[in-house]
Amino acid sequence: MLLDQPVVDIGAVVRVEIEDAVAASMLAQQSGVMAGNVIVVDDDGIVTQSADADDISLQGEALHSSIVIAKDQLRHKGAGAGVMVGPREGACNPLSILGVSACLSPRRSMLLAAMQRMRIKELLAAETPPGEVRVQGWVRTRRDSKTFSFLEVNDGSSLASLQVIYDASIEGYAANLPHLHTGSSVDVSGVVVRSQGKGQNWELQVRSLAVLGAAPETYPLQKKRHTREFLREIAHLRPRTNLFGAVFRVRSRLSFAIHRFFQERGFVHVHTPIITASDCEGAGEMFRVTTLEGQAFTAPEAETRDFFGKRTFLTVSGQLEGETFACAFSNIYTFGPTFRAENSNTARHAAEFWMIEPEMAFCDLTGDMEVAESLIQFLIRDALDHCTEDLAFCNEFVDQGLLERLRLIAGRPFSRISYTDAVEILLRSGKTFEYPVVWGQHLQTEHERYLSEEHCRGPVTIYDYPASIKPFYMRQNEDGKTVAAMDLLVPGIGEIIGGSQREERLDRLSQAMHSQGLREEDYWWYTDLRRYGTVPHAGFGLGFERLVMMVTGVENIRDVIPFPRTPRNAEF
RNA sequence: UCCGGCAUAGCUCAGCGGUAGAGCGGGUGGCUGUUAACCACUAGGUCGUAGGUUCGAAUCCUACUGCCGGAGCCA
Repeated sequence: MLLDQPVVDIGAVVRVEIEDAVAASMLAQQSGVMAGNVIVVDDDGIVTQSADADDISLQGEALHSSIVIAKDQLRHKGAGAGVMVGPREGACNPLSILGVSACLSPRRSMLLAAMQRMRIKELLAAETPPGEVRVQGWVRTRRDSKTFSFLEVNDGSSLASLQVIYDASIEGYAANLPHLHTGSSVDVSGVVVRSQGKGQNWELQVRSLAVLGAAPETYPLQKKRHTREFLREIAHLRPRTNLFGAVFRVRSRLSFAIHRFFQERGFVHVHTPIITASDCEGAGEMFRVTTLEGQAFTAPEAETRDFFGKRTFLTVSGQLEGETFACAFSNIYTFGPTFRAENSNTARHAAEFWMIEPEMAFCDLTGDMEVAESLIQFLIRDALDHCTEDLAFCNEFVDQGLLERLRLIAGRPFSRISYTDAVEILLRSGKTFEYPVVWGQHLQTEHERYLSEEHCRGPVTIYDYPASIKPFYMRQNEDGKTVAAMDLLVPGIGEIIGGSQREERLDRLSQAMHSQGLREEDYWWYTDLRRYGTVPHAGFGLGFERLVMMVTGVENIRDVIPFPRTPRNAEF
C-alpha cells in the first residue's frame, strides 16, 4: 500500500523518547530504505510537518527532528512498521545523527494493539501450533548465527522462556541487534513453528520485532549464576532471574491456596488492624507509631498528645482482634503483615513478615492441631499440583531432596508429642546438647531439630508446654503446670506454626494476667469476650515466609520476601 | 544483641610482605540450528574505610562499616 495521505495529522502529538543512540542514517542504508514518510515534530512532540518523501537521505536538515516511517515497513504485514527518530537538537551530519528509538508511532501502536498478546506459558503449553502470535517480554539471552539470532524471551508467566528466531532479513534486524542484550524488553510478532532444536517444542519465527526498552551493558544480571547475597543488593531486578521467578510464583500460589483452604471450610477473612495499642504478650519488641517529633516525643505524657491519644505500635499479631471475630463468626482467619522490632540477624527472621492466623470458636487444642496439620498438607499438595515446573527447578538448583520431602510431608500423618514426653525423649537420646534439657525451660533450636529431623524424621507437633514459658492467654491445663499450647516443627525450618487453646474462663485469665504483670484494664475489651457468652476457642499463627521457605527449599527468609526488611535494610 | 568468618575487575574468586591475576560478563572479529553456545583478540581495579608496623602492605596489627553463618528472641 502506498501512502498518499500524510501519515500523521498536523498537530497530532507523538510520544518521542530518545534513549539509545544509533546512527539513523545507517539504519536507513542498511535496511535499504530510501523512501519513506517523514514527520517533523517539535520539542513537545507535536507534529509540524508530515509528508511522503522519495528519498529520505535528501531530508537533510529536517531529519534531526523527524520521525521517518519506511513505506516498505508499513506494507510489511501491517504490524511491522519501523520507526526512526532523529535527535531533536544538534548537528545534522547523517553519520552523527543519534537516536533510532524504539518508540511507537500512533499508527504502529494501533496496528500492534490489533494483535492480542499471548502469554509464553500458554504458548509453550499449546498442543497444536497457535499460528501467528504476539509476545512481549524481556530478553534473557541471545545467541547469534550468521544469518539469524536466537533470543530467549521470558514474560514471567513461567520459568521457561520462548525461543525466538530472529532472521537477519527482517526489517530492523541490524538496528535492533545491538539493543538485544540480556534484560531488554521486546514486543515480538511472528509465527509459531515446531522447533528444530532440542529443549523446546515450539519456537517463534519473527515477522516483526520492536525493542521497547534496551538494557545496556551496565545491566547487572548476567546470563550466569549469581549469589543470593549479590541479588539481594539488586532486589528490584532479581525477580527477573529463574530462581526468584520460581519463588515468587510459588509464593503467589500459596497465598491463593491459603484463602482457598479457609474459604472452602467456611472461615471468614478478617482484616485486623496494622496500627494497634495492644501488645500480644510474648510476641516481641514493637515498632512505635507516632506523629510526634523532637522534644514532643520525649516530653512527659507525650502519648496523650500523640495522634491517637495513646501509645501505638505496628501490630505483632492479629490474634486478640481475631478472637473477637471468632466469637461472632465461629471460624475466622487473618492474613496480613506483622512487624517485630527485634534486632534479629538470622535466616529465619524479618522485621516485616506475613502471618496467617485462624481462630476457631467451639474448638479445643486437638481441633487446633488438626486444622494446622491439614492446612500444611493442603498447601504442599496444592503447590505440588500447580507449581510443578517451579518446584522441579527448586529441586534441581536449591535442594535436591525437596520434592521427596514435600511428598513425604503431604502424604502421612504428623507426629504428636507432649512437651513432657519430648523432654524425656531428649534426655534419653544419648545426645550431648550445648544447652541442657530441663523440664520447664524452652526447647532450644538444637532440641527442636533433633525431634523433627532425627527422632520423627518429619513434621512434629509438640503440645502442652509449661505455663511459665508461655503467654497469659493460653488455656491452663488441669495439671496446674502446663497450658494447651502447641508448636508445629518442620525439618530444616524449625517452628512454622505456634498456637494454643485460649483461656476462656475469666477468673483464670485474670489470674494469669496478674501473675505476668499485665494491667487488666488495658485489655478490657479482650476480657469482655469472657464476660459475655464465652466459648472454648483456639487458634494459631503460621509464618507465611517460613511456609514459602519450606515449600521452595530456599533457606533464607530474605529470599522469599520481595523486599525484605531486616535490621539496617530497607532500601527498596 | 552475642560468637565466628568474610570484604581484590561488572559478577564469582585466586593471590597472603617485593611491578594486580583467572573464569564468566562487556567490546571487536570469526564460526556454528544454537540453547550457561564455541574460538581469537581487547578494555576494565586508590585490593571496604581510617590509622599503625615495615625500606616496602592487597598481604601483618588496631578500630570502624557492611555482609555472611550460628545463637538468642519468635512466625
